[in-house]
Order: sequence, then structure tokens, then C-alpha cells
Amino acid sequence: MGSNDCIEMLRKANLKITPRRKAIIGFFLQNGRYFTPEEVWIALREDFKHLGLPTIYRNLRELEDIGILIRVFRSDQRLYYAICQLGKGKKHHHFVCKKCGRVSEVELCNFDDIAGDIESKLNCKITSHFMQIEGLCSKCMEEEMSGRDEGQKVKE
Amino acid sequence: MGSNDCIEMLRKANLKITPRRKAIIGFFLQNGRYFTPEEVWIALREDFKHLGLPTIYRNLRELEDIGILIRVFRSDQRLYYAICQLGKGKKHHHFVCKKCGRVSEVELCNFDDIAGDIESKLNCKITSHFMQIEGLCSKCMEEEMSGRDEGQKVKE
DNA sequence: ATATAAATGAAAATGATTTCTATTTAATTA
DNA sequence: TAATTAAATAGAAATCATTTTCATTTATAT
Repeated sequence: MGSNDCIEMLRKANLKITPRRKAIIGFFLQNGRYFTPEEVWIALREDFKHLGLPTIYRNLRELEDIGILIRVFRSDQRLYYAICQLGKGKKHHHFVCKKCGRVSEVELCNFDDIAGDIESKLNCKITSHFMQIEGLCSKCMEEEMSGRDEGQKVKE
Repeated sequence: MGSNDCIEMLRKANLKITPRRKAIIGFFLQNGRYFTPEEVWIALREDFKHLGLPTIYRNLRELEDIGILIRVFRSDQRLYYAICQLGKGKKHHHFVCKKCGRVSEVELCNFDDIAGDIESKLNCKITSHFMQIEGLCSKCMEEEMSGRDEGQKVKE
């Protein structure tokens, strides 16, 4: 998916294609990691004379609603968003690099193999599951190996 | 695990065994579902002449740290906690009833079967994964079936 | 019993997120 | 292309869940 597909999704969702929306989507596409609304705001203020933080919050939420963005969960209580190229239609999960925050989409999932067993055991009906996979992305692994310690780092 | 085990965990963690802590743990054990700090506070205020909301927040966090409680994620940005009988040692997940909020522990997990494949595909190193399973618990399924609509309900 | 560090309550502060409202703008239609 | 209209936006203010501060109390080790 590129920005074009995103624009198509905006159309389908009856959301207007505004410069801010395009910039937000472009920002997430360029940097393939998660960001707080404030971080997005600070980055995009460069490109807009006027840009309200509420606009960012509103748009991030709307873009999440239509499946262009996903939420990333961290233990602090803040909002984190990342681009979701696969959209809501395709079931998948996300891998989050603990070091640099990069988010990668993972289509592989074998949960269905045990869903029935869980249902039997709990005598319940499973309707969905959410998974967040964490670790080190390829880039951060290399850096780890070579003893270097550069690169974008996630705030602890 | 019962309250006794919890008290043992408190000891191990060098947390004092206070009436409030015992009450909080007991409250979660009795009602096997998730609650916000405020809900816990309102419920336990019955039993304590003085009970500060910050005390609840502090304790919930501490109890989460040592593995007695877990966080439940919902799309609103609030804190939800539930009892975790298996503790941090044993890898497991949680099933959350979308209707009544009941949280059940699920030891079954086959993620390891595909972890290697994901690592190969992304060329990454997976260090952990978090999963929240959702659906209808047995009690709510029965109610669904019989057309009744009683029982504790989760606020939408 | 005493000492001491931890726990607590109450009040106040914090700060992320949302709401409000007047203005602007994208997109539709004449 | 201009007029129209609902949606989007900025900026300021409000909200409200959560945390901090600090004086007092309490669990527990001695």
C-alpha cells in the first residue's frame, strides 16, 4: 500500500482528502515506526504554518477507525499509532521493535489451531484476538551485534 | 492461587501486608473480572472509613508489577486491571468476555510454532508477545442462547 | 515496647486528550 | 467556473484520569 491506496481508503470512508491527512499518512509511511500524536504534530508543524494538536488527535483516531493506522500498546498510558498497510480486512499482527519502535506487519498466525481447544476448555466463544509481538528488528539486531549503538531510539 | 498465595507474593516482593492490599486482592479474586481503579475504589470504600484513590492507583500498579494483577486493554485510554492467578512465571494469555468483563487465564499457546518463521521472514529476534483473546464467556453465552439479558454488563 | 521504613489520605498538580466554536476548505453541483 | 454545503480545522479552554507531594499513620523487625 502506498499513499494512493490510503487516499482511496479515505474516499471510501467519506473522509475528505486534505493536505493534513495526506501529510499524516505520508509521515507514517516514510518512518515505519510508531509515534505519539504530539510527535506527529511536532514533525508536521514544519510543513504547516498553522497546525492544531486537536487536528492531529482527531485525524489519528479517524485513520485508526478506517484501518489506515493501528494503535501500539505500551505500558505508559499514552496513545501510539503506526501505519497499517494491510488494513482491517486482512487478519494479521504487528511486530514492534523494542529498540527503535519500528512496526512490521505479520501475516503469519496459527491461533486458529488452538482457538477451538480454548473454547472447549473455557466453554466460551472466541470472536477475536489481538497480538503484539516484540523484539529487535533486523537493523537493531545488526547494531547490537556490531557493538554499535546508534540509530533512532525509543524513549524508555 | 488464593489470597494466601497472594500474601506470599507480597512478602517476596517486600510489600507490606496491609488491610487495603488484602482487600484489593480479595475484591479481584471474588469478582473474576476487570475493573478500573475508580471502580475498585468505590467498591472498597464501603469497607474503609478513609480510602484514598491514589492508594488504589498505587497499589494496583504495584500489584501489577509483581504479577498479581494484569492490565486489560480496551480502546478507551483508561486503566483496567484483573487478577492474574498464574503470575509472571508461567507464560499464558487472558480471555476477556466482551459482555461481562470476566477474565480467564489461558495456558494454551502455540505461538512458538511460528515464532521462528516470523523471525526468518522479518529477520528479527522475538523476545515476547502479548495476546488478548476476546469473546463471550460461558455464562454470557448461555444468556445469549436463552434470550435472557440479565447479568453484569460492561459499559460500552 | 521501640524504631524505622513503608503505606496512606487529602489536597493539589499534572498533562494527555477532548470539546467548543468561529472560520476555512474540499468536493459537489449548477 | 462559481456557488453551495457539509466536513475539517485552529486556537483556546475544558476535562478528567492519573500522579505527586507531604504530613501522618502503620506494619513489621528488633
